[in-house]
Amino acid sequence: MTDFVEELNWRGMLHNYIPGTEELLKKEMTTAYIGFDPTSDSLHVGSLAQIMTLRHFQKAGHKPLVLVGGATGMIGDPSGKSEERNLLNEETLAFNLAGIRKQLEKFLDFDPSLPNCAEVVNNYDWTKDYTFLDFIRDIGKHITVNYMMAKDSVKKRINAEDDGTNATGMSFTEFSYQLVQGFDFLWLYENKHCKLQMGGSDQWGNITTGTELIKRKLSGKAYALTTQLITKEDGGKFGKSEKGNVWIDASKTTPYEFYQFWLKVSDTDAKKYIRIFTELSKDEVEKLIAEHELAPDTRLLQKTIAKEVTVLVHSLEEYNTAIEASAILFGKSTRQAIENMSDSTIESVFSGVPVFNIQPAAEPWNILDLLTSVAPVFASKGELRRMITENGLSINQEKWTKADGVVSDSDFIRNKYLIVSKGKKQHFLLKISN
RNA sequence: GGGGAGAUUCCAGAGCGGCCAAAUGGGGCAGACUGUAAAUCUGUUGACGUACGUCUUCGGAGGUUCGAAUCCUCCUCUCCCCA
Repeated sequence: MTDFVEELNWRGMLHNYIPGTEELLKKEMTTAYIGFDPTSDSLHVGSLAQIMTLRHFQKAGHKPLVLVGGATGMIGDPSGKSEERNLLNEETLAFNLAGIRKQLEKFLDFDPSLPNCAEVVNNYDWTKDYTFLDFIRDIGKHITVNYMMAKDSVKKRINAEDDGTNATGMSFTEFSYQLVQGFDFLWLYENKHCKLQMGGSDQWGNITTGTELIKRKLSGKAYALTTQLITKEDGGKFGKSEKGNVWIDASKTTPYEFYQFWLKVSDTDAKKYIRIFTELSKDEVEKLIAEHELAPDTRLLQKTIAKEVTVLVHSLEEYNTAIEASAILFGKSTRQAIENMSDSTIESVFSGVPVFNIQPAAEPWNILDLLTSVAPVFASKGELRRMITENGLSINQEKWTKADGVVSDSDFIRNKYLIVSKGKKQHFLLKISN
């Protein structure tokens, strides 16, 4: 059985915790929860760090609760936001919750025969019938506005002018958020014996409102533990690719794209991510880093992370296909190599890249029409021309330089497939369907 | 309820009657160098046409003018301050 706090610590995931948390975890099997934001019907790689936290927690012999925020999702957490959030409607939320719940089941052990089996809870269940009056009398009474205003997430929005940020104001709704989240903790404390809430470091303020509430209302002792927010070397937001968020759901982000996302991570980030997103032991990690540094160009770390995470989130088969596709698209393979592949191999290898099905045509296509209207790889002809001028367009792995050229059936591999590349990293497949 | 500030192209933010498809910065995309890394440099970033050019854009609707993102009127929304 591993020591949870120590485990997070060496992995560089630990941010802060209330004194006594470590002792509590050593003393008894503890129940803890992490809340997930239901703003989409799928989790994305940003949530993956929290999932890993829960996995470590369960491995350490404790009981993880996953809270899907049906209620809090309706309000919107102001932490880290400089603007008021859009509210989701009930239907969307219900749909999103179902999607997320399903995904989580893959990462934790929900077997009810285990004493520390994971459970999913939805705060909508215990808030939906709670009246406003009850809430402000029984919950709001215990927390002062002064206390709530002192939270960074609130201060930041209220003192926007003083510190020169452009944050906009904050509605009462968002202001109440911490109290609603605190109420969740209170409820779980009373009903599920849950003594600990975890979350990203941006959740510290919200979590401690919960522990405070438990202390004042029940004279109980609850704990908090936060993890480091995942950062990127360049300061950008972690978890985005050219196409936006990187999702766990294969229909939103294909396993190939998912694999590529991890493979493209920078060296500096890779050293952090290998500890956060894989479950390799400390020795293995240190060995890999040392090995990577001897020959950084082999990108051993990126490959290891990509493998571990893709296999965990998708499967070994998907991972193998992703490697195969990567080898073709980024390797030196020529048109000839692809000519020799079977249709089904091509289809599976390219299953990760965007595919455009097009109709056969009597006349050859003008390249401009083909790639903007027949198969809209590019948003406009201007953009495509620019790309060609900049030497960024490749067809079937060969540079395309003629702005006004035509493409005919015979340019398609076996009269059927055409690989279009935008620069070096973005690939598309055009397929003539009969 | 009163007073003030503001709404500009992905974002921030200039422009304040013609020289504005709109400065500058950020971001994005591409190229060079590399290792599908980092850093750096270069180009590019409304649409259509190879191009001189044409068209649609500066919260919305009208108006003034040869001509408006820029002036006027009304409307909508946002923020701040005072009650």
